[in-house]
Amino acid sequence: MLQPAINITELRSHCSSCNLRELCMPVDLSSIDMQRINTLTQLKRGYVRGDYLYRSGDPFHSLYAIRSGSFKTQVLHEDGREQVTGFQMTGEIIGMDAISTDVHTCDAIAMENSEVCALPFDQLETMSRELPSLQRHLHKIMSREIVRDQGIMLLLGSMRAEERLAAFLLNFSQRLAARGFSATQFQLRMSRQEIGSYLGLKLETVSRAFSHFQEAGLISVKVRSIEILDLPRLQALLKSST
Amino acid sequence: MLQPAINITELRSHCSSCNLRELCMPVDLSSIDMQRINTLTQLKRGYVRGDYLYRSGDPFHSLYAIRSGSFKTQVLHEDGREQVTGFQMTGEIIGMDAISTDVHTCDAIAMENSEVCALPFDQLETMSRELPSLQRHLHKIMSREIVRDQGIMLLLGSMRAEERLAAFLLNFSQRLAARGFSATQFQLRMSRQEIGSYLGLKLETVSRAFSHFQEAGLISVKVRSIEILDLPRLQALLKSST
DNA sequence: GCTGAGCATTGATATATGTCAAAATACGCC
DNA sequence: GGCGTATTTTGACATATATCAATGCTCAGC
Repeated sequence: MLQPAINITELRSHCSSCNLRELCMPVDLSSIDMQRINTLTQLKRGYVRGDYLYRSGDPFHSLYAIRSGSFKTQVLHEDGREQVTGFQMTGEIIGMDAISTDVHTCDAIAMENSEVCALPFDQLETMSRELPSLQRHLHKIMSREIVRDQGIMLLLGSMRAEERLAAFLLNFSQRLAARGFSATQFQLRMSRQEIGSYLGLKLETVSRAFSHFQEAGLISVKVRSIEILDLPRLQALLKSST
Repeated sequence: MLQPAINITELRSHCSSCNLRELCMPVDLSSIDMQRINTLTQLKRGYVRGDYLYRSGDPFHSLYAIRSGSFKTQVLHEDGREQVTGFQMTGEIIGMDAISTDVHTCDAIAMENSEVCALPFDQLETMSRELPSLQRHLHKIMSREIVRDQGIMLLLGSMRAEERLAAFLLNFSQRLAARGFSATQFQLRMSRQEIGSYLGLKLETVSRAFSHFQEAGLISVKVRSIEILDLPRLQALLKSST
């Protein structure tokens, strides 16, 4: 659990052939530019559940594009309290918190067997000076993270427990759908405890909210297997503050 | 209240002579580079309390450096709930949420008479392709915003009411001190309601927490005039989760 | 197929914060 | 400088969520 990444492998796959390309890289690059970007992402690493991708305090070198699997990020308080700040899945890019001070300010931990592309940030900066569309893409990714965080602030600051869980489920569903998976049937990779930490709730409250949604016919819950039965009503839960 | 900026003035002051330069611009520019940056920030605008700098939904053109005064940013929920996401002061840069979609995703409202420099974002991108230190600075500013947001998520997700208020006061104090103002005596520009929205609390809870801090001898409160009397104990409130 | 160690669920109760209401105070405007 | 409105404070009470505790489920490992 406290060990760093165990199986380090340097794979030969490239962005140009990566099926996630449209998720993490700009789409309008010429093939010559694409080849240059390939040189950026040659370093790939594998992680198993519980491995740290980076820890708070680690020096910053790279952003990481998640190629497969998923991670959680968490910030730690001095007194030991921790808060999950996000669950990241395939195609998402993490590590941007560290640009500010050249030191990571949160932990990133694999939720399952996962693989990432390390994107050395100084190379990313150099290259984005020459490729405006890469530059623009990088800015958009960082901005998207800011917008995402604002959404979570809204959730934590002004929603009740069941609204928070509904928002969480809908967000998850939508991101899975964007990756070609079912929007209505999925497996959660995280515990009630982790969901609670992310949503600012205790695990029992999360569990009760799941049970209540099930009783109301909104979803079917079998521990970590979720099926959304009534998407419109789940969405309505968010829009009306009843 | 619903009117846009009223007094639009084009001032002739430049970054090179701006006393906030070290807050919003990189420090290691040559005088030639500095002249180029001057061309970027010629447009300045004045706002009075209640003016919108931008609104959610507005098209994105510029980031804004706050030259004097202060602003609040807030996000709106479909059902009308709103949440203050930050109070920005002199030297801080806002509007980065809009880069992602070219549309602003929150409102920015002047808290007092204020002046901003508009930084047209396409020019900022062009110029940062040629000036690595400007590029790096821009990235750091965006990353800093991400880190700030994570801190608020921690606050909203895992702190109790009085811890939140202590964190708010200490953050305010520190930012004022960084600008050469007193760290222990200051005027709040925002209502209890706005503080509550920012901290995920009701205004009555904020008011009670203020009163309680005063009874405990931590601070002296006279409505919006605050004096911090016992900084160490206020800080201790945050570190121990008692 | 059994066993044990986490997880998850559920119930009873406690508590922090929200809600509603009234009084006090501050502040802008004429 | 006084009036009216908005803001703040304070109190009594309501309630959502936390806490504590017990039971049940699941799944990995033998």
